[in-house]
Amino acid sequence: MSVASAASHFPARLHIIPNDQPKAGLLGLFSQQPLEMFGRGQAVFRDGDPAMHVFKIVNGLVRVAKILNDGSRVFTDFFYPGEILGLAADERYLGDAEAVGEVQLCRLSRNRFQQAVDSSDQLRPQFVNWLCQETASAQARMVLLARKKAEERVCDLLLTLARRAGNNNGPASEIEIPISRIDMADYLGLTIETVSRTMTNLIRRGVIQSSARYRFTIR
Amino acid sequence: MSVASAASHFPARLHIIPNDQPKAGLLGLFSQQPLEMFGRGQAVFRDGDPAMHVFKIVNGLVRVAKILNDGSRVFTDFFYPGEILGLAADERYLGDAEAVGEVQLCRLSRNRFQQAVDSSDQLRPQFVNWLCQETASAQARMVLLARKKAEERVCDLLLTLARRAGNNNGPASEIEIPISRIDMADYLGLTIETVSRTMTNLIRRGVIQSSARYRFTIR
DNA sequence: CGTTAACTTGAATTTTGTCAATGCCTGTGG
DNA sequence: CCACAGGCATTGACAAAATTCAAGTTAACG
Repeated sequence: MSVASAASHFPARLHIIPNDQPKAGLLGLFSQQPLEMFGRGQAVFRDGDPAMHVFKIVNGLVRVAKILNDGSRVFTDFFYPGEILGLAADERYLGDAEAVGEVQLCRLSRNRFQQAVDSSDQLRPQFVNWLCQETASAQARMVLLARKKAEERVCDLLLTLARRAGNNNGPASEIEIPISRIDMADYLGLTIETVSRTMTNLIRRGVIQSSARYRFTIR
Repeated sequence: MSVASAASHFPARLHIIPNDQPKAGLLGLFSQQPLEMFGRGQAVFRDGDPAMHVFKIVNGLVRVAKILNDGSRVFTDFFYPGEILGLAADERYLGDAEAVGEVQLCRLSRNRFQQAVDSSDQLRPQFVNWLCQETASAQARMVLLARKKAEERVCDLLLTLARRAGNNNGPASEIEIPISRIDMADYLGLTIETVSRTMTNLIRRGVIQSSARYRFTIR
């Protein structure tokens, strides 16, 4: 299987480029907000908390997870810089949001956010557009979880991260992947062992190279 | 494993009760629309089609699927009577929507729908609320696909359908399940054989009983 | 440096998928 | 009314994939 064929069947998120013009409107709402820092593993919000704020990710990576009864975890999504976290929450947040590494973000009260969106004919469609993109992303994950094999899942994740890292000129060749095996496993619906074996295999076959921990080159 | 423990960790959809008061507003928009009929397997819309309409399901069951390159299918969601289909589509529909059995629905142009939503302070939050429920439903499916075993998946589906069938007084004991094994498999991320074996097993163990094809009693 | 957490690797086991054969409704046309 | 075709479902034997359990390594950090 080629790496390319493992890529998602769905359009990549279109809002990962920092100065994405059509999205500037919504992101602009955060421009007066102070920057907040979150350390590795720190919670931005918890599953079921009253959804009081929305968050613009400025730097770093945030993961959103559902915890199951048996204690296992499923990541429902990752959020990248330039994206808005906490949108698809009506009364309460859906899942735990945690900083993967060091994260910088801006917070905006939901009231103010909704008010701004509701009163602007320009912002409203953008808001809907973001929600739809979250849905599209969720669908892509369902396909991945329902039908893809371990190797496809891992490649899919690597490519997604590479695409995001190579901000605007295509996938970067060498990328920083600050995600532990556990996180990858919980995102991909696999065990750490399976992820580890798959990575080893990809390296052995020369599909990817590992220069340092968390640093890879994709062919 | 008990059937109950296989139930979703997330709140059931709250909008499956026909006369759900808080939702009346949005559903009311369809009141002047003519009823359309769709036969078993007929497409309501196709993946990638321009999203010109939204649909209120009046009767029957609609499935939404993504088709993969290799031809296999993944159902991203089912839509029940009293629900609105096609909401989470910005420019184009996300997935193929098909009638499972005979389906009756009303159609409303997206323009009119958006206009009504945009201009009503009452409707707007309902609209957002529906979108968020779709997201919640998507998350529940991710958990199911990522971590649950075949038997849990099947029980989860049966309970969801039972809950929906027993309109307001709890799960019905005997329910009509008009869904083929193929559909179940594509919804659950399994093969027909695995679904079949699991069903046989549940019947053998007395967890469910089968009175006729597509008719079951759950203990 | 030594401790700890993260990662890798191997072997055995479980779960699910695949392939192939068969059975069972349902509806159609003789 | 019966025979039969075609789709769906079941079942079995086997293969493949992933999980589990159990050691080991490696790397990061105080």
